[in-house]
Amino acid sequence: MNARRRSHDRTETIMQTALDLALEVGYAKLSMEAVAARAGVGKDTIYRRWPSKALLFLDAVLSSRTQGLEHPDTGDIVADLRQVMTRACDLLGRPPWGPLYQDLIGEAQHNPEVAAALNERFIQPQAADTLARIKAAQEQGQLAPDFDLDLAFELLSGPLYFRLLITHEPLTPAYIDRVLQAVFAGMGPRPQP
Amino acid sequence: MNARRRSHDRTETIMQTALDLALEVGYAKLSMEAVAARAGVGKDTIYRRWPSKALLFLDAVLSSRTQGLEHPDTGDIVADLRQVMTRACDLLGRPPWGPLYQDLIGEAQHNPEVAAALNERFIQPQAADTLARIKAAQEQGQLAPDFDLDLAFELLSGPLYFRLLITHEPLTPAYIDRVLQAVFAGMGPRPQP
DNA sequence: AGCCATACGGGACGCCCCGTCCCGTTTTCT
DNA sequence: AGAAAACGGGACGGGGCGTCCCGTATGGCT
Repeated sequence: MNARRRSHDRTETIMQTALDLALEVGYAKLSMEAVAARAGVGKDTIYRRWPSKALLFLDAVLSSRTQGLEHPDTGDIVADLRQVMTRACDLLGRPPWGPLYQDLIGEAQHNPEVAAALNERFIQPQAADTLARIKAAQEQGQLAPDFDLDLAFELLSGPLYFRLLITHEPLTPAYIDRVLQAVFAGMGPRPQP
Repeated sequence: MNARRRSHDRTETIMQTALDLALEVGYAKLSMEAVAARAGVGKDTIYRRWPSKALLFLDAVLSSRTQGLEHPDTGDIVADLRQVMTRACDLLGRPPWGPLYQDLIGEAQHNPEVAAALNERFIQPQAADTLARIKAAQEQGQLAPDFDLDLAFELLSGPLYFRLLITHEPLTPAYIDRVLQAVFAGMGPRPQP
């Protein structure tokens, strides 16, 4: 009974220590030895819980509050999306957690287990939530019936991830507004009449 | 005189060997020892040319034909963009070079030198070329005067990179068409009259 | 309360590989 | 032909992942 408690405590301690160290030195220089030492724990105790350094890191980053990113429904679809996108960028797009999220995605590029877990535990739920909110807006008549719902999430997220991962430009509220404006107010051709 | 030639030959050989090995075992398992051995070269000879494994890999991937991605100008902006996007996806979005490009971007997440070089040598030129083509279309009256030119490249590329790096879904011509359709035909709200 | 299984901390170990150094040799330029 | 540079090969230091082992302690079971 209390065993579970103790075990859970140690699991928490290890994840928190890994997160602390990652924030200090980055994922690339994060070592299991250092985590074990600072957590006051044997390496076996870590490897009994996670099969690799990468998956420990994933757990540490994701379980560190990726909550609070659910969409509200105020009736204004653009305002609701802006709020969630802003929160997401504040959380994952800049220090302290931004670099860790970048490293996590970097690791996912050559580690299928990390890629799958990241998708399953964060990306997919987020996409589903966005999709549901947009669908509601469409049913309320705020969007055209032929609005490409499945594409919307990618059109909104893609540019943000592009800046985060490729050009490494800052994710400002102004940029979020430009993306929203483009997707929802249209960038279509308007040949002057 | 012939020294340059010989030196250049060896540089070519090393890059090609690195590329071959990377295609066989992936960047994560690529070792400088293996490159040196297969190329019949001492490790010093490699490190005399590149300061690190990561930058050798970047050179190997980028110099391996990232050409042929310039925009034509047939007068039809959407068709021209579709052609370039299709070629880019065929080249960088699937085997054999897709995984290497993914690894390169992954490495860039925790290696500022790689990130900077990737931007300078590939992303920025590509963006500039796209921007120029779109600007020409605007001046020809195919696009509205207030079309957000700077954003366009990111709106078009972002979703493709999102699929490549995050969800790892295939980059099909159909998807490219959906993105083009959304950006240029507009996804804006059309409350029924 | 006492016992046993399990988890534990700590440390040693094998393995791999990056990047540097060195040496004897070949190649190139003068 | 002779000096200077580049070269191949191999040894080396350093670091870290993941495994193994051992003596200990902690908690569940009777």
